[in-house]
Amino acid sequence: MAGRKRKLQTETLSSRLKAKVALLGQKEPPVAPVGGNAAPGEAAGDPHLRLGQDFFNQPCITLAKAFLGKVLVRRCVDGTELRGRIVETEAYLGGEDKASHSAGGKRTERNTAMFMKPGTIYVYPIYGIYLCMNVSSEGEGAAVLLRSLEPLQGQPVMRQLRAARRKEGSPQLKDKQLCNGPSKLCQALDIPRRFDRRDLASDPEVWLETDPDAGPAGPRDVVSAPRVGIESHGEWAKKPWRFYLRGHPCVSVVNKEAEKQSGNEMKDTGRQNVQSTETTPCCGNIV
DNA sequence: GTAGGGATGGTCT
DNA sequence: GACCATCCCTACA
Repeated sequence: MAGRKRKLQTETLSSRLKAKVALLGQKEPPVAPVGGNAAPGEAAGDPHLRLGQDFFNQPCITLAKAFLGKVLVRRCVDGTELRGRIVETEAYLGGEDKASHSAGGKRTERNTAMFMKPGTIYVYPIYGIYLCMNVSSEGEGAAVLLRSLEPLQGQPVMRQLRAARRKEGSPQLKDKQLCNGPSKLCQALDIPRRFDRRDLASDPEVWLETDPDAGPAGPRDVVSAPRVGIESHGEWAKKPWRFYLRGHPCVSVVNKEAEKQSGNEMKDTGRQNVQSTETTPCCGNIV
């Protein structure tokens, strides 16, 4: 019964995905002009804002924290730019980190990007139907998973992209629901599998910028919590290597226990992750 | 608003 | 053949 229901959903889903492909090639709702068109051989985006190779070349945990507050930009085929501020990341160190795809130095066709130069995008499929986006850092096999964004620009397009995988007639997604999860942000920004192994420092379709409007996030604004979805990895699942902006409504999973301890020195937080609901907004434009 | 169940197919052993 | 860094829907409080 449930299988039949799912099949029906999948069928409508595939036709909606086709609509999504068409959508990306067509005229999209107007968005504020930002950045500029890159000349051939020149990195896209505003050179004053775009983060280069130096930024990515830092230790995994440091980079995971440094990502918070930075802006991920996706330029579509028609020049439309989608922007989202990074509010949640996870560090996967590789090597001895048993929860990492590159644990034990294991290198496969899938995770090759994790061993490439810092700033290389690692996109992989999960649970058959979703994608997750990582960025490699300094260190052999180390990478940072991007978990959540705060939508800043192009929300109507993001909403359409996300709706392509949802049941028809579902209530419209609020802004804060567009990118509050690793696979959701890939859908909302149309990050496809082909972006795997691309260089975030030089790619013309996707890059990272500093946010000139954002103040620096101090240590007390950042919560360190255990990573999500890796319970089977024992002790490694408890490492507080998930980082998010305290009180931000776009965080996918809030951990109240970790929030109490962050700032005091986090120890063992146990399993206190809860699905994000309504938290105190720290920015005014999230509906 | 929250909790629980179930789907999905690529990747790895 | 089993696992999985997720998501969505439904039922219930």
